Amino acid sequence: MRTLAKDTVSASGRSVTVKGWVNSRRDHGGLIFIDLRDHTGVVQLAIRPEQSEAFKLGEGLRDEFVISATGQVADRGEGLRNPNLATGSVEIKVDQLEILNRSEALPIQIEGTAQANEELRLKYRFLDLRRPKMQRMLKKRAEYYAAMRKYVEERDFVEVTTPILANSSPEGARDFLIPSRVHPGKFYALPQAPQQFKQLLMVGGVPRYYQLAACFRDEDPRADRLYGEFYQLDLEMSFVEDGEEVRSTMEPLIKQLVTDFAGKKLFTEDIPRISYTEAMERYGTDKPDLRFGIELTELTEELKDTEFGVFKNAECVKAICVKGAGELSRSQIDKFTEIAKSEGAGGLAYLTYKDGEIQSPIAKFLKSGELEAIKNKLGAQDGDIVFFGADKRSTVNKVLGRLRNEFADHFELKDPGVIALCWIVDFPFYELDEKTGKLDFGHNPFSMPKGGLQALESAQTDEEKLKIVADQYDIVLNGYECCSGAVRNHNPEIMYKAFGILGFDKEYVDSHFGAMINAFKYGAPPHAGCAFGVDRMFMVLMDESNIREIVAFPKNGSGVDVMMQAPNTAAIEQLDELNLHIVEH
RNA sequence: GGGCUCGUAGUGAAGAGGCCUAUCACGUCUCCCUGUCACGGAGAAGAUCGCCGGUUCGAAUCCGGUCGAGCCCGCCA
Repeated sequence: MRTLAKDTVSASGRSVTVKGWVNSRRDHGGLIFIDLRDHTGVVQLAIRPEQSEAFKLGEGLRDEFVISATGQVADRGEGLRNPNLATGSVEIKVDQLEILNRSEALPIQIEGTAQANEELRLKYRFLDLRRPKMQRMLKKRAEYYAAMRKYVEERDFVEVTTPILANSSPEGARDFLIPSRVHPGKFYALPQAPQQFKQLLMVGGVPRYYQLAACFRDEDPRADRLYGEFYQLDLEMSFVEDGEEVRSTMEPLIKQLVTDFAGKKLFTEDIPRISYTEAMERYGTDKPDLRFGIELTELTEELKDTEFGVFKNAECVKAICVKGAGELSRSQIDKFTEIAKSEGAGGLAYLTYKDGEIQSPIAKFLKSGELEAIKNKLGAQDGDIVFFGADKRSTVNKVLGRLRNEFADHFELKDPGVIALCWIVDFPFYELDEKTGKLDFGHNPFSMPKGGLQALESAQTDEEKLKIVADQYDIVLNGYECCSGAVRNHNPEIMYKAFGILGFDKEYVDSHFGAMINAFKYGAPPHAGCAFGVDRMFMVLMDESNIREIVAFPKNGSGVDVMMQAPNTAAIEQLDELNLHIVEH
């Protein structure tokens, strides 16, 4: 097939047939120009009255008509070339024209300056996808998939597809359930991830597995999280007992995607490994954006004897110093205060450093020695503002971590040409559920606690148990979690013990994870792996802030496909066959 | 489930109690135009201002509700 941008210029002098969409029509009365568009670009057709049939058809052309045109590719001649167009040195002098299909007036403009809102773009996604930007995205995404496949296949990973009709996962997100026709009253579930299958592949003797796997979770979406379904580059390696082996295996791929594929700079060539605890303390989050500083600074000790009640009564006091924030207006600070409150803060205390003095509603409550300690520890200078968090440690980290990001946005500290990578490692194996006050698994029950059985057995108090870490790791790109993995627990004894600490007995484990625990009893090799959220990572690489921009047919924020009108009601016959009936509430 | 923001011709925006008989740009339609390239020129059509109710002499504008969208919290092995 002849493409417009690629093949037309080189065909100068010859007669060609081109096909595409009418991008725009300029009718001069006695001469008609058509910009014909395909996925490669645009070329100009010139239609003259001498070709009376073609001219007559040309007068009736409208935007987005699909046409076929035959004619000679000719140099445009001096003064008529368009340097803004890749094919601007030539045009096609049309002899024959055929309308392959017509188009109604468009509900959204494809080439316009104003872009329709997202709801309409999704409803008319087939038109939206004709936009050059979307065409480039689809093409680039295919290259992205190909690069990942090439990388893992060169390293002897074997692609295996795992079932889509699977079982409900007792842990984790809400499942999509599929009623079984053959087994009335029973359900399949769409897999939230191929987690158990890939571990069973390890037991099954597959040395290295990978899959670009569809994953399904019925949880509310976000700007960086699709509703319902998404893809993972899922992989697992047997005979691996140290997560570092997985990290170092995959790290070159990520670097290569950042530099060669996305054309961005790495913030640091060496990718730091930061423990979960350190990340929470320094950045207030387990997915820090490292392109900028503004680290959280501990002040609890310095302020332990303060008379300022808010600080005095708090479990933890920390602060961030924002350079140049002195120029913030009162209403802007109020906005950040609202954000702090939305994360659970009671308010937002701050000290403004200006003209060698401190201006602040709270300065009068603090002793000069305390003010001095704050200034020194944060390195505050004229023009800066120090913002405080004083509360439970988890709340302080959450609030200041969020503000850190908000200030970086406000002061444009996030360089779009740079990607900062880090591995967050050593996630807590257990964590405290703040609502129930009980211990629960930190991330998932499949990870190996560092120290194995002995670590579990020697931990007596909750405090000790909370100190157990899993060999579990995330990779973070510019503040987005893009990959998560772990060394798995392949030992039934340790598995029972890990659940036992939470009060779940052997029967519970057997009934909920029967297939896996059973398999582990027959010579399971140690194994470890990870899964990349490929949609989200592509979004970050493409410098988009909304994940729906890089997906062909995403659902909207309510989980609705506004183009296909899914979900939808089912015919009564279908429901009968599935032994379902709908109960109105 | 909760919070914040938004909803005005086909599209994107303006209008923030009376100046609104709702403005502009793009698009659409008709006519003119042989070198444009976001062609140009002349003209036209197109909006119960998301929906329901209230306040007011008077509501696109204020208030309440409702529906829908976006972002965030909850949730996300």
